[in-house]
This record gives sequence, C-alpha cells and structure tokens, in this order.
Amino acid sequence: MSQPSAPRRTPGRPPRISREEIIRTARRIVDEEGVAKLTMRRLASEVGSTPMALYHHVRDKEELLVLLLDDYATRTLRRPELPADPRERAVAAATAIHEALAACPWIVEVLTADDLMSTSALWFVEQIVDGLAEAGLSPERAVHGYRAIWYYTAGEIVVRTTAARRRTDDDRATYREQVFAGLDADELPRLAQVADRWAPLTATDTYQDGLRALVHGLLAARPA
Amino acid sequence: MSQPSAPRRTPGRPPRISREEIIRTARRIVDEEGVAKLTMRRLASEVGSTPMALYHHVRDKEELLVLLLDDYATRTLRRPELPADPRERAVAAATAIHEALAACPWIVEVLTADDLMSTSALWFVEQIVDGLAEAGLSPERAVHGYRAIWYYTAGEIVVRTTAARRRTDDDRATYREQVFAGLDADELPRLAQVADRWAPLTATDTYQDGLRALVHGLLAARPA
DNA sequence: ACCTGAACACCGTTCAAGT
DNA sequence: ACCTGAACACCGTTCAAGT
Repeated sequence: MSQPSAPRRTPGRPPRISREEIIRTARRIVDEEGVAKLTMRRLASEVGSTPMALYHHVRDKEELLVLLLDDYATRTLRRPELPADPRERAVAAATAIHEALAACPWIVEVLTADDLMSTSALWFVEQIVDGLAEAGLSPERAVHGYRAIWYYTAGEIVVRTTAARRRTDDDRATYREQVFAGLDADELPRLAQVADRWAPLTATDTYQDGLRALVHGLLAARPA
Repeated sequence: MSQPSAPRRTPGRPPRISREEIIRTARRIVDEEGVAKLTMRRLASEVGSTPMALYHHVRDKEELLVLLLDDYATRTLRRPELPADPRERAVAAATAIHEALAACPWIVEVLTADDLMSTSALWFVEQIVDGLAEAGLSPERAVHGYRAIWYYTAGEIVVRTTAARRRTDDDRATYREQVFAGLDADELPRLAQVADRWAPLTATDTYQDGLRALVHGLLAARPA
C-alpha cells in the first residue's frame, strides 16, 4: 500500500510530484500544525502544485490519512525485545502499540481502522495473539482477546487525547467540577465520596493496570 | 445544561426560536440523515431562521453536539433493574451504557467526552463504581476500574461503528483480505492460522466477554 | 434581546481542457 | 500520463446593522 509504485516505462508526461513527496509534506504539516491544518489545498500549495494534482496520486483525503498512518507506523514501530513469558509478551506488545499511538495524538482522526492500525503493526498483533494462545487460549479466543485489547487501547487513546483537547478551553472542565461539587450524596454516594479527588484520579495514567487486568481476566478460565 | 433557560421578564424582543426547538430539530436531522448532514446552515433553514440566530442560543457547533448527546442520554437511558451481586451490577450498568451508545452510532463524533458521556449517565457510573467497591476495591481503584471499563466501552463503539462505515465502500475490506491471504506463515504463524476465519471472528460481538474478563481481572487481587 | 444580511475565509471534489 | 483553471456546492463564524 505504501510502497512507491514501481517505475514504469513512462509512456506519458513525466510526473512532477510523487506520492512519496505528498506524504512527506503531509506529515510535516501534521507534525508542525496538527491534523486540522491538513487540507488538500494547503497540501497542494506546500508541495508546489494544485489541489487537483493530488488526486492523481491519492484517491481522496481519506486515503491520504490512512497512508499517513501507515507511514507513521512503518517509521516508528520498532520491534522491542519481548519477554519470554507469553502473558508478559502480550502485555508488552500491546504497550508498544499504545505508546506509539499515544505519541501521535492526531491518529485519533484515523483510528477508525477496524482491526489493526496498519500492516506494519501485524507483527505486534501476532505477538499478542500468540502470547494469549500460548498462555492457554484457543485460536478463536486468542483473536477475540486481541480485539478486546485493541478496543481498550484505542478507547484509552481516543478518550485521553480528546480530553486533553478539551482541557485547553477549560469551560468544560469547570462545568464538570461544578457537577461533581454539587453531587447528591444520597443518590450517588460513591461519586460524592470521590468527588474532590476526581480530577487527579482521572488524570492518572492507568493504562498498564487496566491492560493487565484485562489480560488476566481473558486468561482466567471462566464459565461461559 | 440542557434545562430550558428560566423565563425571564422579557426586557427586549420576544424570542422566535428556542434552544429546545433547535435541539429537537437537530435531533431529527441526525436521526433521519446522519450527523454529517447536521450543519448550522441546514439546521437554521430547517428551523425557519438564519444561521446566525442559532448562535444566540448555543455557543458554537461543538456545544450543540454536546447538548444533543445530553438530550439523547436523558431521553433513552432508562434505569434498569440491577442484579444484587456487585460484580454483576457493574457489568449490567456498563452493558446498559454500551447498548444506548451502540444504538446511536453518530455519537462517536462526540464521544470525545472525557470521563462520562453526560450527567444523565452519572447514575450508571455510580452503579459501576459502587459495584466494584462493594466487590472489594478501594474507592480509588474502583474509579480507575470504571475508567478502564469506559475506555473499553468507548473503544468498542468507536472501532465497531467506523468499521461498519468502512464496510459500505468495500475496497478497504478486500484490501484487508488480500493482506491476510498473503500472510507469511513463518513470520506470522498465528495470524496465518486464523487468516481465513478473520472476517467472521472479528464480526462476532464479544463486548460482553471482554467486559466480563476485564471486570474479573480488575477484581482479582494482583501484585502491583 | 433577538434576529438578519452580507461577508470572510475557508473546505473537498468534479469537469473539461491543456501539454 | 500528468497537470491546470475554473467552477460547484458547500462549510463555521464574525461583524454591523436592524427591530
């Protein structure tokens, strides 16, 4: 998908811009100014061309974003040394994916990818499925386990990065504080109990804890 | 937030449109044609007014969407009978939230909400936190447990609804098939093993399984 | 106080034509 | 084969003015 098209025997006009150049430029815009600034028009002018020239190299903006994610994954996902213990291997592989995504918040817009973020991430998926299988799950259950881990991971990224986006304009944060300050302790006693600690509690990074709990639960034999 | 503003002693011109009417109309557009069709201009014309009149009743489009989610939650989240067993109570409350969200896929665009979708959902959050606490977690761990459940739930909704969106234009699906068909069985043996079953495996609804695994893992005493 | 009209500063994409 | 220009059909939001 992201590999440059093989150089053909140029039967027509020589290309002025390449898909690679488009992606490289798009990456720069996103890194420097955020994904919201990436428009076909802006990208075209940055690349020294016209909006319509881009459509000769990518089908539409959606494809461009997927290409960008693929490019990002290929460049940044380095395969780490994984623990021998299968359960720990699954945890480590999921954590590696999570870290790569967390470092790149614009990804949320594209995180729409259903099963896996990119073919470059397949190796990590393999490690998770294999870890779960070696730890005792059937192949089917291992795949379902992987999916649960992916839901949890994608959800953490989406919720956290959009919460961070909200925090910038802080009206909403203070609104939330008001809600928690005015909780009816009779109707919602547990929430009232933790109301004053809600902000720090929810700011804590508990990805690892939740991941370990999930993996633990997936591996525990439970009655269907 | 969503309650109609108290009728003041009209010192100026009488309002022609109300916030309530705006939200009601927005809801109709979203239900009938999807959230993508909800634009300020379209909404204004549907309500028999001008785009700018809307800005007198809502701050911007973002606020409108949050209002819409709040409205949806208030109207559809009915408190179910919950099981007495604390663990089952947490599972049932999470499932209720999940069902409400799953029935309303446009929500993904707004699911950006950080901790909770709406104040109307607070009761459900209470049930989850309380279930976890009564099952043995400290208040802090119960809140963190709730967050893990929320990540998992939000992630499932986001991934599933965007996957469904992709399935309509099926280029991407067939691309994915190609990738799985051409897997190197030496490098990625587990994935190769399940390659031909990947589509049905990932289409299965396993929200409940994953949720139960997660809750199980959260409640299992584990070494830090 | 509430609403209107006109404008600003944009979008993604299609179509027909050029080289 | 690749690129351009002009156009289509939109956006959210601001500003100044009207009633």
